[in-house]
Amino acid sequence: MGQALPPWLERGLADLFPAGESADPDQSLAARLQQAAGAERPLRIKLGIDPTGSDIHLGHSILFRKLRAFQDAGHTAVLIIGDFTARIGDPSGKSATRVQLSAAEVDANADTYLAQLGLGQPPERALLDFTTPGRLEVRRNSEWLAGLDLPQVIELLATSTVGQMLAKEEFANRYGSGTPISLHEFLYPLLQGYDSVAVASDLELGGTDQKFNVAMGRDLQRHFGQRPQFGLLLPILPGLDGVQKMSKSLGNTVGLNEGALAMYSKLEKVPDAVADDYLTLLTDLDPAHGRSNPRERQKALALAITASRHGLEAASAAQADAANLVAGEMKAPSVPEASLAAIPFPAKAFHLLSSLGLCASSSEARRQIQGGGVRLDGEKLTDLTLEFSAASELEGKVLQLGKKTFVRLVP
RNA sequence: GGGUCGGUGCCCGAGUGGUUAAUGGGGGCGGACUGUAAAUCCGCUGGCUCUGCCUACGUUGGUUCAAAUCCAACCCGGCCCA
Repeated sequence: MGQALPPWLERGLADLFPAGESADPDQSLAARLQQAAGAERPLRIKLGIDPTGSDIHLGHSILFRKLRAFQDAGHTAVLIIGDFTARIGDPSGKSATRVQLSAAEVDANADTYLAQLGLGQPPERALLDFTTPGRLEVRRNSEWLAGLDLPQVIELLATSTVGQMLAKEEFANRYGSGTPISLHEFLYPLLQGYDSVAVASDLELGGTDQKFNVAMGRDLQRHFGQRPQFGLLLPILPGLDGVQKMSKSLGNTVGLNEGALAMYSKLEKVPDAVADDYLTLLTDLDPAHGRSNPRERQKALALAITASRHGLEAASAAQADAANLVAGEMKAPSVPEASLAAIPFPAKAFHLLSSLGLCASSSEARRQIQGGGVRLDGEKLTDLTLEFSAASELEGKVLQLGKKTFVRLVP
């Protein structure tokens, strides 16, 4: 008897397995949910993150949104900080062996992750529910992985074959193309799977690229005599380029830490083709919202996403500022200020640009000037040898690089 | 362990002794255009308060007037054999 899944759960789903329609709570998630409700035992929803970088971006946040939805439905989120596995590196989606991180780096990253997820922030801005008792468990997988001894590691390795490992798309591609695969990388899916055993997970969330690893969790749970978890996979969010997945290394991300203006102005430009995905996965709006007017649609989704992070007021202000910036106005109140205090005068114009951090190097700054990309109070700078003799010449003026970068010069 | 091929700028990839930061592509950044964007076209793409001076072709040393290009050792990787 196929009970329906609740809409909050189905929204944006890419894959769910097993996807049985029966009344068997091991095969049908709907049945499992019902059983849990009857027994008043919340399900344990596992989500693992590897603290390999310092910033969480919107691509990650779709998983946290779903995890939050489970929390709000009364279930227990088990957030696993992969402090141990991060040091191996997840081969998923990687075309090369990942650099191994030090324990200290991993710790620092883990802390910033939790902060970005809303630890210590007002609950309405927090991505996860950190406050309601029983709704969140944060675990580090070094708790159980760091203490494994060799016989245990061998037991894990013995559950899988080289053929099975090579069935994983990423491994297969790398093997086929002659890209090196280190043996320790085979350990990664096993350890992630063992995490499921360690926390007795009922359901694991992940991106579609996690299918192999989530399935491995089921195998290992079965091996250790546990009830296998469900796997619930969400799509990989396309990045701002609309083609490749959102990934920091591709530079097509929006970070959760970004300011309202930066966030809004990136999002209002997402390609029309991915607007559906963004609306479905990152907002609570109807995905059909504003479909007749693509431009309005972009603005609506940019506003909604920015507001979920910064509040509606800040998001609206960002929207107004963004409009001003594009119109070539630089009167927007949120133009950041840059102090001239540290600049030794006399200063050449290009030196100013690099010292203020607008350009990565003074050579780049000269090129930008040559290319006509630099304006002072709206007036294009063209003279490479232009030199300012004192800070007072510049105070209060607005320095502009390209269309998007503005800085107001202050003493 | 043996054999063999290879390691070039953000990435891919030319270049095998002699102007030149080093062809080309991708990406990125600027300019024009546009409903933002994309596409297209144009310019730039090692650093330096720069008409010049530095640093660069896995690492270290060597040969040479001169090396990314030759030699040696070492490190890393692919393939074949064991």
